[in-house]
Amino acid sequence: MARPREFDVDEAVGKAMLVFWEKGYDGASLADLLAAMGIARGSLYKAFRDKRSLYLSALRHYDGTVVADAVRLLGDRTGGDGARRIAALLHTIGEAVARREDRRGCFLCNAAVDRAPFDAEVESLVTTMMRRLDLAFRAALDGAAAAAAWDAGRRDRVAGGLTAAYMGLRVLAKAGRTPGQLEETAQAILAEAGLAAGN
Amino acid sequence: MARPREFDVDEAVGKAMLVFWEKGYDGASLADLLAAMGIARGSLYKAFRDKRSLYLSALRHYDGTVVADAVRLLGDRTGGDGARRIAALLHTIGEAVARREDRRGCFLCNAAVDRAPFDAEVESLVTTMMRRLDLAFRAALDGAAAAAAWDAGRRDRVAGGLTAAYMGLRVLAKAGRTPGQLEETAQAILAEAGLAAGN
DNA sequence: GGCATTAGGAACCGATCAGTCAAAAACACC
DNA sequence: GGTGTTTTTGACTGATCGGTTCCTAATGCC
Repeated sequence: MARPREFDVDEAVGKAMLVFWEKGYDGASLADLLAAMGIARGSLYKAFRDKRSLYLSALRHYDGTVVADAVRLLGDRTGGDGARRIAALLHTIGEAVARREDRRGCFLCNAAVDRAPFDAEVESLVTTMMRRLDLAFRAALDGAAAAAAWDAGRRDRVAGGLTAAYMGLRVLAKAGRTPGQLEETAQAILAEAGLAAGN
Repeated sequence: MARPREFDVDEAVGKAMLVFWEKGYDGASLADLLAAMGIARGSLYKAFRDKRSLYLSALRHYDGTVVADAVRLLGDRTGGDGARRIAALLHTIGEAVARREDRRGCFLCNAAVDRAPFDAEVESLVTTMMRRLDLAFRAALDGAAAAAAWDAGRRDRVAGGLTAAYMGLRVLAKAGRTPGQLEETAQAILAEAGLAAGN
């Protein structure tokens, strides 16, 4: 009936996500995005409405890949005790810095800081994604021996504190903290939460 | 000997700081800055070298005012026990949201996320300022009854965890968390750190 | 092979960007 | 009051921004 699209939309969104992730919304120019996506201007505006819509798609893509992986890691009972799974997630932050991915940080965190205040839809998406992370921490606590005796309220509160600490660590990572310092702080957070290295 | 400058440089930097704080580096156009500062284009380029230099001045101004106030709050022994001073600082985050200043968040945190990765001088400044905050938390712990029995290492680690949690709370504030939720999470963090509401 | 429909691509658009410059204006000194 | 020095001002510059337009290419259906 009509000419078929020559590129894979989801793949293109993935490429765009990396650009927005690294450079931010304003910092990512159409030229940057098109070069990374390997398509022409007209194709982008045909497939996505405009830059903002593409950004929202990229954010949802992050939710469906990176955030989903983190949630899966926290909820995966084959990964050992819940406390150990939480420690594993915090550990990935320092590792990302060591692997020189520190410049990007966390796309969700970046979006919260630089777009959410100006775009209600971004704010709504960010809120939802953070809530998902919150619930994943909560689920991990439900599978943690150290938290077995805690009541539901305490688990909720600690999960909230862990979400805050996680975001904070990602900010500190961007601020030049070394992997070693990040790891140390992560351990301190776990210890404070009563989840210390019980592996 | 020559025509005197008609505006106060420090005051102008203060106005510029508010614009950068609210809109970010890219989001703050020269037009925005000039309107807020009440000066003309040429005057800005005469007094400051360029936009980036003005941004760095604004960041230093933030250090000298807002960060200095927070450090003073944490170190002020007339503010009660150290734990209480820490609680007071965390409490200001939710209060800022309640006062509708939530859109701005924390300039230091914003700078870490959106400029530090691309500007070594910004990164250096941000690192220094965060280190100052870290030390202030540490000093507050030194004046906290609950931490009296802790060794130096533990105080350092808990201070690091508090800095991370503080940054995380400021990110969550931008992500749409309500003042009540922020307050609850702040309490959870204090409880986890063993500094619970001992006022 | 024609036809309808959609993708692709490049030229183009006005707006806005950060930054420059030259002339006018305001002071200190003599 | 003249002179030298610095600030002020707004017009101007070239580059880049996101977005549009229009023509061509590629397909399915008849």
